Amino acid sequence: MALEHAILVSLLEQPGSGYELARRFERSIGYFWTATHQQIYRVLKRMESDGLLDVRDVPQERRPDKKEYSVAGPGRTALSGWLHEPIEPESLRHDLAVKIRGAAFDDPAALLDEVERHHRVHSDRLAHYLAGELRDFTGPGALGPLDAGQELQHVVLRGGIAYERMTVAWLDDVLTTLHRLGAADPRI
Amino acid sequence: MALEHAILVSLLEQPGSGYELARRFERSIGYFWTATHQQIYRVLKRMESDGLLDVRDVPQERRPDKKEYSVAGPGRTALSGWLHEPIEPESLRHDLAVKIRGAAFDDPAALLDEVERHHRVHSDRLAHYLAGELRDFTGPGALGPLDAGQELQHVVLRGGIAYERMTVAWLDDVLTTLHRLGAADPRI
DNA sequence: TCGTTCTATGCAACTGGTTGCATAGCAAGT
DNA sequence: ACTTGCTATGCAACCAGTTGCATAGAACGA
Repeated sequence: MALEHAILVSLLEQPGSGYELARRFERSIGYFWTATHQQIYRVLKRMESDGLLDVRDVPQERRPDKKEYSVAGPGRTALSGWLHEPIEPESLRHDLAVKIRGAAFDDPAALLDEVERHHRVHSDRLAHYLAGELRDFTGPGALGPLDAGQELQHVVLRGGIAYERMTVAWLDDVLTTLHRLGAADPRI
Repeated sequence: MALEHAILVSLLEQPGSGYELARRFERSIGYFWTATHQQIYRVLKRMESDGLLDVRDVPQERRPDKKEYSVAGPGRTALSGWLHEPIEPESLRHDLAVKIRGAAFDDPAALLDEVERHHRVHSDRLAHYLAGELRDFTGPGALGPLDAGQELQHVVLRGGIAYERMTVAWLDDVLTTLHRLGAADPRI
């Protein structure tokens, strides 16, 4: 279960509450792992009772109190153990590809709107990643010489950028193909 | 649940048994959707009892009998309905990226073997996809003018190729980064 | 004849993750 | 006063998918 490990990494980078983790999973960590707040709260509770995490009640002004989690010794050990285990290279699960092949048995042109919508989402993500890279790594106000952790964060971000760039280019290809099929189809 | 829809598409392209579907999910369809045989058998059974599929007992010589499934009318309707519904652009779940960020809290160089292994797997997949493209679409013995279904299969395959190419290039980047960090680290 | 491999199907138990709902403090606007 | 919105946490029910195991016919080689 990689969610545990993603949480360990995130809490090592910066301790925080379940709520804060959920927001990180919509941002940086979430670029390559997603989780809902319910799932996060449940896993945090289990990890704490397994001794992987420490909790601390933090009273706050102007907002409800929170529980701040941080990684305990056994949590670090567990992460280290996982890092040394091999994992399976993951396989894609790409709904849109299923749809595109399915369109052969329906009207291909009906997919145009859907593909354009996905194109916009991925273009936006790409722009967002590039802005983050500029801010943190390559821009004028960016960090100076990077430590290992920052280098690794950057190479992961470059992976996200490469993925979104590739996806946008492929969706262009899909759109061209759909238009070509539509032009050849007198129904359109 | 996209497994149902992936099965509908696959059975429309070619009727077959659960066993045959499981093998297709290791090949063409499996490039962008995976499923185990247990999951496939269970879903087939449900889809059949829901009236989406027809079954036919096929006695075979030299091997056990099989049940051949094909798409029934309501199955086609269900697929068509799904094709016209919008779906969420999917987000990545990339264990290796979690590991790479986690390596900052362990020994980055220890990841080299793992990353190289993933690199080999993705290079192999790329070669496999390219061979399939040459055989079916771009080579001398390939199909002549393509119909819409074949065009769509090709554009999905091009997506797989683009994904694997991008991944291999990114893993090169990761390896370079890990080597750089290792060289700067007196432990190595 | 015995083990292995391939085709072919399936059950049971479990895990991970989603969805829907609920609660509560506090701030800011209308 | 009322609503909206953000922070913050959680339960319960459900669903999808994995893992481990089991069965069985047939081919094939040692």
